[in-house]
Amino acid sequence: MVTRIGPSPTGFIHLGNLYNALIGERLARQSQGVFFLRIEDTDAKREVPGAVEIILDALGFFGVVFDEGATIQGDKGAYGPYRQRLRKEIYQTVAKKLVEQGLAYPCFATEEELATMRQKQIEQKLNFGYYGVWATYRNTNLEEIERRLQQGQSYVLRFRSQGNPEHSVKVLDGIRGELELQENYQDFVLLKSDGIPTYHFAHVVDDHFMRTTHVVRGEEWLATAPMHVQVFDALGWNRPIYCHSAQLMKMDGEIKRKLSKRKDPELALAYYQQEGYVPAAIWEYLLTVLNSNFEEWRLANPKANIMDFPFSLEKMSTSGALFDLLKLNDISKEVILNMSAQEIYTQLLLWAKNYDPSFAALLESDAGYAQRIIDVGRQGERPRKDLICWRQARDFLSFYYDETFTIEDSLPANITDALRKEIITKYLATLDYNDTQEQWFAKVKTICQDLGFALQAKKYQKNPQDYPGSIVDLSNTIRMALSGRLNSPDLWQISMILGKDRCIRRLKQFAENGDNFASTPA
RNA sequence: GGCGCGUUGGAGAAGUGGCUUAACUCACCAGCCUUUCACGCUGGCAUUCAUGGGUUCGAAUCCCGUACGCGUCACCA
Repeated sequence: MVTRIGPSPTGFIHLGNLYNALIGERLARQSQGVFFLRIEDTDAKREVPGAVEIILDALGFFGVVFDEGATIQGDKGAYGPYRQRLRKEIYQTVAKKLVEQGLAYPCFATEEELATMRQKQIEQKLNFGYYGVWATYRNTNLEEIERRLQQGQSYVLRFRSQGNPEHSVKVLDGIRGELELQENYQDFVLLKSDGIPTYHFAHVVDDHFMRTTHVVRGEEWLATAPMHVQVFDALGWNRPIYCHSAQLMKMDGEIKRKLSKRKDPELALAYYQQEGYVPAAIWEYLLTVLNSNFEEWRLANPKANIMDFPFSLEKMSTSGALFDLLKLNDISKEVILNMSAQEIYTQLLLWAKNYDPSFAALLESDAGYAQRIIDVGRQGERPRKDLICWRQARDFLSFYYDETFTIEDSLPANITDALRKEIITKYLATLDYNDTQEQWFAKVKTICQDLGFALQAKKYQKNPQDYPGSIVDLSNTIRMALSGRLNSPDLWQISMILGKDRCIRRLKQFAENGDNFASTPA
């Protein structure tokens, strides 16, 4: 199979592009075929400088590899050029052939004329468009055409459709099966007045000459597919197999709608780069949406490479799926759990260098320490799954560094200032860094009893008036001192990692200042 | 308005005529585990497959109508 993606250089590339890229990529790889990148830059108005770099950068970040196509250094592959504007002559040659066959003709209608026509059609409740009696230039004779050309009148080249709206055309779709669509009867534009083709024409010409076998695109193209097959047929070319994918949707208040470039900036691929999502997690999530049997496969093959999953068009859904960030997060946790501390460190550092240089500096100042804090609680039978993406990881790990350590939460009301000081004083008195975790916790329990705290949280919950607090309050006081929060990984483990001096400093500091602790200790 | 695609729980979905008293995953809820939070475990969460008819001994699965959602109807892709 030969597949491709054809993004437009608008400076914006989003999840939907990646979604279709993934389909094309899998299809090509699994069949030992070819997957290429074509830049669809036929609309100069929407083009943004540097947009091709943005596309390449984002796709590269997600590990999408092309066999052929546009690259920063220029085109790669024997079927180029892979940028449509560079293919102008090719389109014009084909267009000329269509004109010779009487299947295309110049149209001199101005924008105003077309607007007026549309207005009339609305008033008369007719179908919109350029067809039938409305196709005013369809039968212009040669002399007239020549006269207008000589006057330098601007024109577009239109397809002379032989279609009938009463008829239907069968289109083979790799995802949806055989579709019966209304035949195209519109004389749509092939070449715009600047001689550049519209998508409709460029798609047909390019995918023919670039020997594309499967055209993977969003379902918004379903409605225009009859136009495309008409041109393929007119030219006597083989039609590709269309694969119209269901679109990723989003809830916008009460309504469900497709992802939109303008309204959903958070769905730009750049968003995932900024948040620091692991590319593999995005692929994995997309695959769960694309092929619902993927999750089952993943469960059966937890360590297998994603590329070994047998992707199939038949398993694809035909209705649009809502994008679910919660599920992505869940998958991300799992993916990061399966990475080594070394790998996490490398990717986290790379992210931080781009998005948080000061954090990057901290990570780099002691790579061994960084990897140890990353690995806290990740061993054993029930490893922690704390990390979702690098931005969140940065916040999660911040307390391990004095430079970013802050008191974020507050102690419950039953732990008064006096109690806090007493707890920490007693704790400091017994603290011994040579203890094992068991010895350490036994001491904590002793303090608990000394202070009359409940050893079991439940007892305290049932009869709060009988105790000043429970062991939970006691541990959390220490936890607050060390991590600045009420929630953290195992206390003794973080104590070991933070080291004796730093812990004692933070404990004293917290005993003294409590929640008012504002900045880092010296 | 025309044309087209779609409609199984809060989300993604499995299921294509009897094995379905509708898998599985996420979310949510309850409980267990537990020094916190996570993790993990157990259980709960659609008597019903948008809706009305029809075909059939039997339908989420086949047919027709209706409703709703989405897409499209540019010299944008």
